[in-house]
Amino acid sequence: MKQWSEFRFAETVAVARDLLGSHLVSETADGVVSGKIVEVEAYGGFSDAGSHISRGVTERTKIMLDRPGLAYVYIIYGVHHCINVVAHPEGQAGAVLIRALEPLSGIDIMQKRRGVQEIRSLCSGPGKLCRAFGITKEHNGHFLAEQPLYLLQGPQVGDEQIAAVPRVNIDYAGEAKHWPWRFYIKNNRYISRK
DNA sequence: CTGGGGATCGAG
DNA sequence: TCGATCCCCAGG
Repeated sequence: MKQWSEFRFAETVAVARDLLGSHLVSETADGVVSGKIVEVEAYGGFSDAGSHISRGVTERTKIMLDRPGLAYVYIIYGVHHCINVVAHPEGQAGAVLIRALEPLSGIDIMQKRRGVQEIRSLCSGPGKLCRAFGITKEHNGHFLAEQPLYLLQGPQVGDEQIAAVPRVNIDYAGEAKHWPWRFYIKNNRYISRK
């Protein structure tokens, strides 16, 4: 399997769809874990009220304007980490939140980190997968083509296999709340709840 | 300095 | 349904 090929300027929504089926790999002292991306959400620039950067460019959000392929990692609710892949057309802002993975290798390591056995619940949510993969703010700004955390191009997932629905937990986002920017692979049992 | 709020999770 | 838990960031 080869390196993810879209570390270039492209529409955030298009990258979100293309990321489905690709693999995320994390190498740490504990060993190597990997999984297939089965659920994502696209977050745009200033016109997307659901996007962090729509509130303004700050120390935290400025990375959404930076190089495509960088990791945008932040802590949510003071408890969990979330990881995004920076993706946007040139001169714009945007990122794709990785929401769920189908565990592929290093299952035992993930089970240990998560404290649960059931494979289905190891990476079925943005906070869960970061925990399972050992992803922390140390990875913020890391280029996702390089070790120890990187993407690999998977087989293309056809449009007929992709579901597009509104994003989760952005009730404050007004009109944008309804945009169908959450994408997941239909009939895949490893997506997050709802 | 202060305090309100959040792209979540899991227990009850 | 709710609490955990803390960092970000705007406002004073």
